[in-house]
Amino acid sequence: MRDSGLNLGGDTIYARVADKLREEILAGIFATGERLKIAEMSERYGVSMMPIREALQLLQGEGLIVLEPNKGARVRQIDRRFLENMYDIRGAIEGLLMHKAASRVGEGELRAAATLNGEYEAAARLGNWKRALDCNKRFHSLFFALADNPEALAIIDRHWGLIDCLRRQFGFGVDRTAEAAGEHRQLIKALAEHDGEQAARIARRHTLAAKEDLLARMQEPGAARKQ
Amino acid sequence: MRDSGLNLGGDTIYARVADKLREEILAGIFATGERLKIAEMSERYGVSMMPIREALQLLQGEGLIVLEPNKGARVRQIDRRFLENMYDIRGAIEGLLMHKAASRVGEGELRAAATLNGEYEAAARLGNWKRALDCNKRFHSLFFALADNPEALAIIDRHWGLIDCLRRQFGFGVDRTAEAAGEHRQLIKALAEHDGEQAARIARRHTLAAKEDLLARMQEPGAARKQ
DNA sequence: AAGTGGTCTAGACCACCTT
DNA sequence: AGGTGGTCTAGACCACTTA
Repeated sequence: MRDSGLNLGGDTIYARVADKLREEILAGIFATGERLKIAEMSERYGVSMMPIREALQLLQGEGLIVLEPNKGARVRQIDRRFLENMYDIRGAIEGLLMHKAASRVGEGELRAAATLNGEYEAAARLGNWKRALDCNKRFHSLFFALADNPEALAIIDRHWGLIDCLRRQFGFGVDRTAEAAGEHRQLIKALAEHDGEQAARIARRHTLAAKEDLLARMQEPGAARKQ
Repeated sequence: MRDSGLNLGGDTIYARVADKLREEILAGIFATGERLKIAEMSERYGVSMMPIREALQLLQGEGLIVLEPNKGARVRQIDRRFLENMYDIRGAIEGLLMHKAASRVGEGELRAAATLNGEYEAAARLGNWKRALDCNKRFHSLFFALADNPEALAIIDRHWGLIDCLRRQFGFGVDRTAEAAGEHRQLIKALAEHDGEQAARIARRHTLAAKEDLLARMQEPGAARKQ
């Protein structure tokens, strides 16, 4: 069994398989609830079965598939409820992180955040989503780092990749990005005042609004994919 | 390579290896930061290397070990900060779940919860920790089920096992259990009034108090294990 | 430059489901 | 009983580290 285009660019084979599979699942190539057969995928990707299994376990951790012992893997249904659950979790964790960040934030971070938020707004206005998503992530990461909770960060990271992938498919409205930038400014203000409760509240609301926006866009008639 | 006492009682080999390893790590058999060598454990448990790897990945999901590609596994340091992080995450997620539960709770759950809380208090007063922990879990699970968010539940479950394990080592003070029962009553009240914000706040505070109690007990001179 | 140890392969084994 | 497909084994391969 020789190479198949999957061999370059990643760290380990199972990580690359996981990346590819995640992309394909979110792109809707597999029907929800569809059984993912290891032998089949082993041939499809040109690797043996063990790396496939490890990739599947990774994706199970992300919530994308369901794995039952001796039964195999099924694609988790990516429906409205699933996305709501993901966003709700993200909101709760972001609230926690921002709460923690409030008591540790300094001038440097606040200034950097303000700059990033400006770049975010500009990129979004120009329709440069890739750059906007990147600025947004860096904005949030600035404060996440302060919370010093790698376990929580791992949860956020897992969900972030998934949601980024969907955002890239559906985009977001310019009005929503303007709104988001405003929420970012509120967040900066609360953090500057070291008001953890308020920062957490804003972060939760911010996530909630993002959730509503994505759901609305996915339900639009011309959406890239039926929910 | 023949059997080694690990063969009976579980579902798959890697699940059994994970159970055993988790127990041993929390019991302090491995030094924190210690490198876990796959070949060594393969011999130790009498199974080949792949199931060991899968068990390690499982434990990584639980936050107990750190796994680096091509570098192997290390035991995560079970120190004060680690526990704080775990409890903080749990608090955030429980807050979310209780918030959701508040809008869906009915008479039946409220009554059942009050009963369970009574049993919890009684068991704790008698020093029957195993039973107390069980009642406590069932109390919380009653409301968690209402939130209808299996992804969040999975996070809670992962952490619960870990914390239960530590609680079993260190116990908790009778005064803390009385306090906890009181917090449970506050929670029931908030839920009965369908006040999601308040329920979330109480849940977060409840988790915070539990965290403080465990940390205090672990720091006592006669604690079962040095932190 | 060799050694250590993590990762991957091929195929055997075995659980579960269908006939 | 036979088939399908998930799980495990033994060992080759290869990345990373020591000297």
